[in-house]
Amino acid sequence: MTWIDPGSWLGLESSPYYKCLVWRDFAIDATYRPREVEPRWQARWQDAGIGEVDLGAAKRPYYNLMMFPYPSAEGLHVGNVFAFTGADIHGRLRAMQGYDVFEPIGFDAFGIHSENTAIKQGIHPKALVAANTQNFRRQLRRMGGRFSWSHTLDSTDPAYYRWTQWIFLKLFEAGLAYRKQAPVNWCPSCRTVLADEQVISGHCERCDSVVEQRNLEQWFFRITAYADRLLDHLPDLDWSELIKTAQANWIGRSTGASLTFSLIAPASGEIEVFTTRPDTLYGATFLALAPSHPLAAAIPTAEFRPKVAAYIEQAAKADPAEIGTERAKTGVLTGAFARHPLTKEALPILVADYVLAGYGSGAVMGVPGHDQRDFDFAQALGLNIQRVVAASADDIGPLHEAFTDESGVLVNSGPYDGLSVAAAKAAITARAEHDGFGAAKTTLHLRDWLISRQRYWGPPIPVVYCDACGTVGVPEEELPVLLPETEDYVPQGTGASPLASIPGFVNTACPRCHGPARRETDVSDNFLCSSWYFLRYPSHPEVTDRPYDPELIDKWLPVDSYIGGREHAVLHLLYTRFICMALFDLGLLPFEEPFRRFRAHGTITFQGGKMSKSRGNVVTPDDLFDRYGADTTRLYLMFLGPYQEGGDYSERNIEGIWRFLQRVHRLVKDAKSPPKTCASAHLADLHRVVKRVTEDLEALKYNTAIAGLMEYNNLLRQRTDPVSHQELATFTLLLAPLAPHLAEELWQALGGAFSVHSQPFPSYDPSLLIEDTATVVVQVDGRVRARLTVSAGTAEAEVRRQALALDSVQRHLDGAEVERLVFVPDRLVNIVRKI
RNA sequence: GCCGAAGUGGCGGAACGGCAGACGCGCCGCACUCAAAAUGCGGUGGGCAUUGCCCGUGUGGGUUCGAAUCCCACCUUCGGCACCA
Repeated sequence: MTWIDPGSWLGLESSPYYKCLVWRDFAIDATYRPREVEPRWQARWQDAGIGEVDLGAAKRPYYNLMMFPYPSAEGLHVGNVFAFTGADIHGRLRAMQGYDVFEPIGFDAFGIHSENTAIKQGIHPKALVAANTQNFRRQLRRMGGRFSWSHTLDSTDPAYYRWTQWIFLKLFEAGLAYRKQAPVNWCPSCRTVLADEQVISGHCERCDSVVEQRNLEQWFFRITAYADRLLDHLPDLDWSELIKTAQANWIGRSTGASLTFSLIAPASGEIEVFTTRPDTLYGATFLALAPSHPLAAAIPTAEFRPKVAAYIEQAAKADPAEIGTERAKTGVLTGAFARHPLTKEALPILVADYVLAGYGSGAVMGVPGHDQRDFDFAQALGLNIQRVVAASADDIGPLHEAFTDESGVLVNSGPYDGLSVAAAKAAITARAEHDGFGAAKTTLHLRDWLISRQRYWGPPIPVVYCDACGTVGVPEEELPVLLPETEDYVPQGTGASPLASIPGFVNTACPRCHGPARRETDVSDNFLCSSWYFLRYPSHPEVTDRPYDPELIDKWLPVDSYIGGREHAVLHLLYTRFICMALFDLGLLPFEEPFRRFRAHGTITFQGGKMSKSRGNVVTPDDLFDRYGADTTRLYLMFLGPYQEGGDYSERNIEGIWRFLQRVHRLVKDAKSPPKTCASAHLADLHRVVKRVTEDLEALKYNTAIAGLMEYNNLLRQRTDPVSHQELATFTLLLAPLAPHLAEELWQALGGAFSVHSQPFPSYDPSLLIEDTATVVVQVDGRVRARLTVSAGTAEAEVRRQALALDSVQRHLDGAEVERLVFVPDRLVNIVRKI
């Protein structure tokens, strides 16, 4: 029996376990049998509470979050395993680095997706969710995640959605939740309205049906009030750039001016337009109104009225599939005119469906010279095209397309001729303000978040309508408003939720006057459930009288690391930021931004396409777990490509990982009475792999971390010197975050105390990485011609002497003189010939 | 159209101003075996060839002693947004 030295250089001196490491006869299976090993360690970890953390007592809290999964009927697919494994590796690394890692998981089980599946299968969503959740738990355990199982959440639990409703109430009380009649997106298949963010190119995010526009009264959250903050914080967030860009584009803040045009008699009134190019005001040759603009039907002269009415009617029932796509420009004259505020010219007013009702004021000033849409429209209808910006003052030729370059100068613009575009924007806006026909204005692409859904499977919106008192929030102490049990949960398409046909639910007493009242029957958007779940995790399930415990919030939040899919860039990730800002403003949270760091993982495709049930190409991990075990599956998915880029799933490479893990197993199994410590000749190799793996794991470069371990394994296997216990132990520790089960098995075989996952992660000594010899590449005119082995730090003069003495160098020098010599110490000399 | 990411062997990918193709898959050869599988060892970008040489990182230019890497233009693929004035 041999005691192992603490090995201070490995950073293990602080470990209470390392000192106990003893050499002993191996207790390890002759062959690598993950199917036996993995369940054994999973059970042991659970018994020992590996993954659980004392949230109150933790000294170095580290909140490692992964996205709240929806427990689908198909079960976990390899895309989920890919996502969670990457996050789990990060959590395991941080835990070994001495952090108290909190890595919760839960189930986002409300929502249209669950409900649609339930309807299709004829199973009540509650029963379906219970079965799916069980299956997910089983699969997540099999995956070997380091989850804090004691804090698992289910968003359909009344103890959870009670607080989802509470958040709605808080926003309602603050005036951030309001009800209005508006044109909204209606999915005819899901029979509910959808938020703008849930409409993908005119199609329903969940079922891909073409979305229609309906004018309905709905609940909204005033997210637009937070647009500036949501946008302005972005540069400072440590988030994947692509997510930040997507959010900035979605918020779509654009600055310009609001300008007012007076109508010319016999019409009367004003038309307000928004433009980002007030500098082109002199180029305005017409005004165009959206078909649903209030004045569109009101101003046409008798002569034009029938045509306009027909156009408006046709626009209203336009093919829904074409909504949101670019079409040939059409429009009709109204016969009415507006006065240009500066030139006083009469501008014709038209109705055109390329003008969007929902953006700006629903009307535009047509500047065909400098806006391509206006140009196309003007050409189609034979309207005047006027140039007011040019590359230079004498560039005044006819336009064949809109000139949109903003680096030009103003022409044909009266007193503003010669000004730059930027200067003219300011000058004309100032003029508009001075003369009273306009002002600087900012508009947004972002709309308020439509929160109500005419569905069954969600948290009822906690509001009551009373004839005497109006719209009244359900008092906090009466929450939750329980989702009633019913078998009639299929939406009828009437525009009302299935809850509306349950009299016992609808009819209630007004909380204020106790008179008869009706409940709101819509439920809230599923994204509200997932906008705050990470606030609840630390407090669940002990805290029952509040959504979350302020002390735990202070200690554990904001989230240290959040890893998830990029598809939520403008959905979950934007909504959540908004909810946190609103709660912050209400004094209910001590921070505005919930996630310190967010990294978007890549997408796993299959045969080049998205993995989806409708394509019938969902790959479940159970088969891989059965055949190869969780560790092989984890490594295989991580080895597919860079974690933040994803890759195409194909089982081609899995055998390589399987063989690698078997070789690792064999390396430890076959070690016979190894020396305690690493021979000095091999220390640099050992420290190099520690450095490489550490850096790659930190950077989520799991594919190259695995490659580094493979290389080191090959090195050890092929070495003729015996492999020391220290090298085997270090290798095992480096492997632990990636292949937790095998690492535990090997660690035990090496005599380590349970658990490998409680050990400090190895550190390295940079001074040991310095080699005493260096290979210097010798180039002639930039081409490699030879290599020199020199002692490290050899001076330029000596390297030059040796290099020039080489036959191959002389041959390529071919008698020419040396013009210059580039020298990079210990790496390269480049001899440049004089020609 | 706009925004973003990416184009490297037969394949997944590595290197991200300094030896292109790490690592793995596949393939070829060898060993072990009666044989096969498994395992181990060796080879594997293309071309020419006797040491060696030439070509090669989507295309075309540029910067540099030196470019897969930086800059400009273009092409292609994937993802997101899309008549947002």
